[in-house]
Amino acid sequence: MTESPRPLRRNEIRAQNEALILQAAEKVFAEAGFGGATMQLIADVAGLPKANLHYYFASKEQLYRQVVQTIFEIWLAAAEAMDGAETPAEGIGAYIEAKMDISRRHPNGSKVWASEVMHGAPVIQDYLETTLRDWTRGRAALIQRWIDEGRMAPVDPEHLLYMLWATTQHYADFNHQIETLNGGVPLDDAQWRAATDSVKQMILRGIGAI
Amino acid sequence: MTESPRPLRRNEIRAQNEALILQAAEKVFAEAGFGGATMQLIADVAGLPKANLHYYFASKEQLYRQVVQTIFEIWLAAAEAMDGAETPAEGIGAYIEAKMDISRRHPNGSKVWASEVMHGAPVIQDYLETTLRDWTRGRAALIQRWIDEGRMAPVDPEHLLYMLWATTQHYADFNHQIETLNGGVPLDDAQWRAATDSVKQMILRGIGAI
DNA sequence: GTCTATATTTCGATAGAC
DNA sequence: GTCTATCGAAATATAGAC
Repeated sequence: MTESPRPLRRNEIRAQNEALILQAAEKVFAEAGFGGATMQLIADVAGLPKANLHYYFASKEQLYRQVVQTIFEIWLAAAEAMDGAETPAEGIGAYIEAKMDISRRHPNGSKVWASEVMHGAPVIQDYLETTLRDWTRGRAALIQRWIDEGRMAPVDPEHLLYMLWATTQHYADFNHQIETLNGGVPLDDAQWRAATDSVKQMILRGIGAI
Repeated sequence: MTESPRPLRRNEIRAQNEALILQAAEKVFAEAGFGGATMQLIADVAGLPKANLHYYFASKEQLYRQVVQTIFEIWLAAAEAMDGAETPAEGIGAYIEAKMDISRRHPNGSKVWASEVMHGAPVIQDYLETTLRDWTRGRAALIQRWIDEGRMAPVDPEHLLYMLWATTQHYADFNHQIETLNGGVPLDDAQWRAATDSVKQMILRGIGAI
């Protein structure tokens, strides 16, 4: 039952500890914000001495940057659900499914991202101006193509994207509020299914895709 | 042109300084978060010595609490736009208009609220459990009545409310991201009008109200 | 690579003269 | 009611033994 006690290589130790620290950092940054988070608390959550954090990450800010980058890449990967779809109902529906699933599985990452953007994106402004801008233009063009082909109503593609981001990420960023309104307990499997279906139905009908 | 130099009464001085401090605090809390904000910075923005803040507000937390309370009351007042409406298109449309207008005029308050909820609502949990819960139940019942009367599609009222909050507040909380995607400049009057119309159109069509 | 001890800075809050 | 000076606590980061 116990792990094989083979001594880990240097690289393995590093990878393992970095992952441990990043996971703890995501949680603490999400719950306390960058300013409210302390290296001591992250160290406690990770179960390591505080000095070890500075051994693996030069500064609090660098550790934070890694956390923000992670959720961003997860979202980018999810966007591929939109590509290669025949119809808007299929493509946007799959994108909503993917984003809602991420909101459930990675609420902390979403919160860290939201906090970062709300504070003016001091750390990831370059991502907004390059990767995100390119991504947005590409998907807006895809949506515009669907509109031109008469497959959906003539909505503003950019505002549709904002609605998709806002609605899906709300279930992560405001999960505490939703939980409170749900009687103090998190949404269960059936409620997440219902939430996802509600969002899909309202948005897809709202853009004339169904 | 200069102000009449009549000496202010004690109460007037207090009211004036409290307002000044609250305005500065809203800005600083929004931009830096609770943990990242410092009394020194709030004092600088307000143009007062730091000690004066502690003269008017016993602690940083109490000052913060006032800021959160303010935006919450503004939103509650806006919700009256929904009441007394004959049709869902009218009521929900007016609510969207009001919420979008608040997002434009009070982005900082919205951000402070979002940050507070994201961190588990340590300061305003009681509001969530009392006022917000009652408010939500009341409006959900109103929406359900519209559904029962056949005036709109049978959507889940709660998820519709989440969509309304998420979408409208996104234009405040993520205004920096939107500005970046808008070429680095804030939305102008026409763009805000277009955004509001887009949101109204997509949501109202999505719930079968138009 | 790990961890204790500590240097250094900065914060919230207050004392006390005016 | 205002403001300078400062206290005590807590933070980031590092030094250095192991």
